[in-house]
Amino acid sequence: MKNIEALVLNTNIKLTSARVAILEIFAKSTKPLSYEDIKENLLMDKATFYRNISKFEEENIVNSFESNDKKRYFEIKKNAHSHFVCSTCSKIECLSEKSNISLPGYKIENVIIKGICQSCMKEIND
Amino acid sequence: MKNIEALVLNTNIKLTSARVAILEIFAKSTKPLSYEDIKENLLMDKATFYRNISKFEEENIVNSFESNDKKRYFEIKKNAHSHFVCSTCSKIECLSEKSNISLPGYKIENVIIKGICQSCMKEIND
DNA sequence: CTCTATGCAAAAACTTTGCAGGGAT
DNA sequence: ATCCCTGCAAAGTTTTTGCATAGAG
Repeated sequence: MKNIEALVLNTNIKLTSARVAILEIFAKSTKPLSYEDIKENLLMDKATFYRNISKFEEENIVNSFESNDKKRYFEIKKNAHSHFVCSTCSKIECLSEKSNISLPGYKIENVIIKGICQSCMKEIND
Repeated sequence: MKNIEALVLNTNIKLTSARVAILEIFAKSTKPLSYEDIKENLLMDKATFYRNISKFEEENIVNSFESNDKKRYFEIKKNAHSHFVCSTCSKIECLSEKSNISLPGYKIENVIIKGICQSCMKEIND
């Protein structure tokens, strides 16, 4: 709870119970989550979820990206890392290795690598 | 036209006129395109476009990724390159610099870097 | 004749919006 | 009293599917 408060420091976000609930789920998770992933654990309407997660993004405490399953995945911005998205099974993996990409004048927020994951590669080669 | 035929060599793709039309547009383009980008130039129904572009993807001659404008962007697979997607203006830029990411056991098909592009950064700093 | 491709319309999937009611300050 | 948050329902957007027809070999 203390850490949830820390997240919204220096933002225009008022902590309602819906917002705390959302942020707690994401704070606990080790990987990006879609609305579908967590809807069973949320007592709020989907509109409330989407409105709040968008606000979190505007206030720069949450990141999002589209996977190839058409869903949007969200995560709290903490240590910068990359994501691997499997175009076969749609699984998302966080990659701790930092990419050395640097683009002067740009701000890099997220790196998504699309491809075929290890287990799907194995199946293909069998 | 010769190069269009070359694209479907060693695939199960029969060249219909709809397919030639789609491939010609993508062969000419220097950047990924969504259905919306090209629908005015297509004489076919959207179902035909989507069914065919999916077939191209299955046959590995086309790549796709989701931008943050909710649309899917397609391109013909040629020289491997990365894409920068601006989360502010949704513009897509192709980056010639290759990333040095390597993941043993994985197959990397595409790298998408999300962030804020140069021109949007400029506006922010004004 | 058979098999695949196409157009049209409808459906599907995910996300957003309008509006009215509720809570907090 | 005001302002923002929320739920519900409806709408919006992009992509996919069903079905009947058309076309190629």
